[in-house]
Order: sequence, then structure tokens, then C-alpha cells
Amino acid sequence: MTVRESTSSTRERIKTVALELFTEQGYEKTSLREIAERLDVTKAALYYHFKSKDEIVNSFVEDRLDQLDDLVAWAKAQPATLTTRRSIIGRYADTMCAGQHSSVMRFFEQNQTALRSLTAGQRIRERMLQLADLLCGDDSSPEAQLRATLALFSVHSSWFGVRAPGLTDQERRGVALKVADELITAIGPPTTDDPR
Amino acid sequence: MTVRESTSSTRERIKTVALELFTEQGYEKTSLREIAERLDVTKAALYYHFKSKDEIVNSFVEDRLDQLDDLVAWAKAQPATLTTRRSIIGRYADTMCAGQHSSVMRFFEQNQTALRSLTAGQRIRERMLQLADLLCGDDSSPEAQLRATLALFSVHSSWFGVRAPGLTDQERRGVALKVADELITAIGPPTTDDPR
DNA sequence: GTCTATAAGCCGATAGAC
DNA sequence: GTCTATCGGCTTATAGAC
Repeated sequence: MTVRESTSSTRERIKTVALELFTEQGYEKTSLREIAERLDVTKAALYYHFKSKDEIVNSFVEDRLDQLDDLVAWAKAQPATLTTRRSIIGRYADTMCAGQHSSVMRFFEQNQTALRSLTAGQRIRERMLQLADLLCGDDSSPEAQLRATLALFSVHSSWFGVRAPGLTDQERRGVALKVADELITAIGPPTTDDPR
Repeated sequence: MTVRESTSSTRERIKTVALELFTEQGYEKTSLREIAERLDVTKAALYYHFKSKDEIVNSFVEDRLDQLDDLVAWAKAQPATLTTRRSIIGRYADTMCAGQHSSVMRFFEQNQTALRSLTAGQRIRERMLQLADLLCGDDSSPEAQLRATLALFSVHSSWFGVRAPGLTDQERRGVALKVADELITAIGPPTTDDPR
């Protein structure tokens, strides 16, 4: 896909800078003036590309939503086995490697209250809950819910939380999956796994 | 401790309402006007009790800080064994039951970016990192860091995340500790545990 | 301790020239 | 596509009466 130079590049630059500032300082605290200054344009120029502050958020959240929808759809079509749960986490970790997706999820985690009143935030939250439910399978006990939540958080935390500068994406993925695997393996006594 | 009626009760009411609104809507999005309206007083009355918006946060964060400091100090005086790690998590879970401490931690999690520029937030964050380090003992590998982080998050998540209305504090504590125990048991191959 | 009134400033968003 | 100029509104915070 070739890039229409003058028209589209500014829009992308706005998205990138906004995502960065929203994550570092918070959505509410970051003003459009600040974003504009960083790009050496005026506030009004931003309003040519986006009709509101919310819409800037929507612009970089939508790609992530599509990806999550794909994963949820795939997971729903699988049998509720341990193997499936492992694959869900593995695929979820894979999605974090590509493009800005890990940055978007970091923004999501750092702006939970701000995103509560934004549709973009509600939609991401909804998908995460769906994934957690799918990781629970038939077991809806508090313990299973907790394990599922922590398994997903394990992936995020290995990306955002672990202080180890030289770690590659593959290594982060490996650590996240090792710990997540322990958590989800213990889910699901109600149905014995891998019924034959 | 008796309550000096007219003088101190308004201050406490401000703290309670502010903590509630800051958590529900976010720190930045909640204005002093809104807090004042909810209490049927004027904004100026708030400024009699607190000299700034930040200071309202400090007022309910300080109690929590003292409690965390106690726990960190106790943990540092213990040997770096698995038994100690278990006790740290157990005591940490205990602190969540008393008073507004779980509410304060929920506020902390929901307002990470806002709290980054507030000293109150930086100090809580620092204590959480200390606890995570203590849970790691001699093992500073990425995997140990991740396990420690998730163990602490297990306690938070059982309080804030698990959807089970009828669950008592004791039951939440039980679930959190069961999962957290699995996580921290696997930390620390470098030093064999419980050396005799 | 609580009030009214107001200062001073930043915000998101819009209008219209170029 | 980007600009200048501006609007209306809301914010934190203060001054001073009661």
C-alpha cells in the first residue's frame, strides 16, 4: 500500500504523537495544543484531520479492535479444551508483537477511567472480558475468573512491567506464556479436559 | 477516638466523596465543583479544609502509605524464604480488608497516569515495587519479576475484578492467596529454599 | 466554617482567510 | 491543508463578608 504523501502522513503523525502523549501523561491531561506544538502545527490543523479529541483515540483503537474480534471469533469456534486455552493466550501474545498494538494496550491500561466514558474504551474492555470468559471455558468460579484475568495480564505485564532492557519480543512472549500456562492449566475441573 | 463533630466530620466527608468520585470518573475529570455539590457546600468550603486538589488525594493516601511501609519494613527483617514470601502476600491481603485501604488501591489502579505527576502516586508506586522485589528474593530474573507482580495483582484483582456479588472478604482473600501461592512458589531456584 | 463573587487561565471546538 | 482569531465554557484558586 503506497502512501499518499502530503495528505496522509500528517494524519499518521498525529496518531503516533497522540498515542505517545496520552500514554505518558494521560488522556485528560494532554491537550490538543500540546499535540499540535509537538508537531509544529496549530490546533486548528488537528481539527482538519479529526473532528474531535475522542476521534483521535478511535483512530488508533480500531485496528486493535479488529484484531481482538478476529481472535474472539476464532476462539469461539474451538472446543473448550486446555489446548484451546493455551492457543488463545499464545495467539493473544502474538498480536502484541505487530505494529502499534502493544502501545495501544498500554494506553488502554494507563487510561482506564478516561476510557470508561469513551466508546473506544468500552469496546476494548468488552473484548477483553470475552477473552477471559473463553479462557474460563465451562468454569465460571471466582478462581477461574481470577486465573483467566491474570493469564491475560501476564502477557501485558511481560511487555510493560518487566524491567529488563535487553529482552527481545520473543523472550517476553516466552516468559509471559510460561507463567500464563501455569495459571490456565488449573482452570476447568467441571469438564475433564480433552475428552475422548 | 471520638469525633470532633462540626470541625472534623466535613473533612472526612470530603475525603470519602472525593475518593469515590476520583475512582469512578477519574481524578482529572472530577472537579471540585462536583464534589462540593454532592456535599451541598460550595467550592470555597473545600478550600478551607484542603489547600489544593492534590492535597485531598494526599489525605487518604497517607494512611495507606504508612501501612505499606510497615509491611515493607517487616518483610526486610525476614529471611528470604518461601515461607516469608507467603507471609508477605498473606499480610498484604490482610491490609486490604481494613478501612478504606482497598478503595485507595482501586483509586490508585484506576488513575495511574494522573498519579504519575502526584507525589502521592509516586510514593505508592515505589512501595509496590519494593514489595515485588522482596517477593523475588534473590531471583531478579524477568520470570521472577513477572511472578511477583502477578501475585500482588492477584490480590487486587480478587477484590476489584472478580464478578461474584456474594463473595465475602475472607473468600476473596482465600481465592487470591491460592492463586498467588502458585505463582510465588516457583520463584527462587538460585537459592534453594528453607536451607537447613 | 461557610458563604458570594471573581480573578486568571486553559480547554475543546469553530469560522473564515489563504 | 494550514493558518489566525475567537467563542463559550469550565477549571483551580483566592478575597473578603458574615
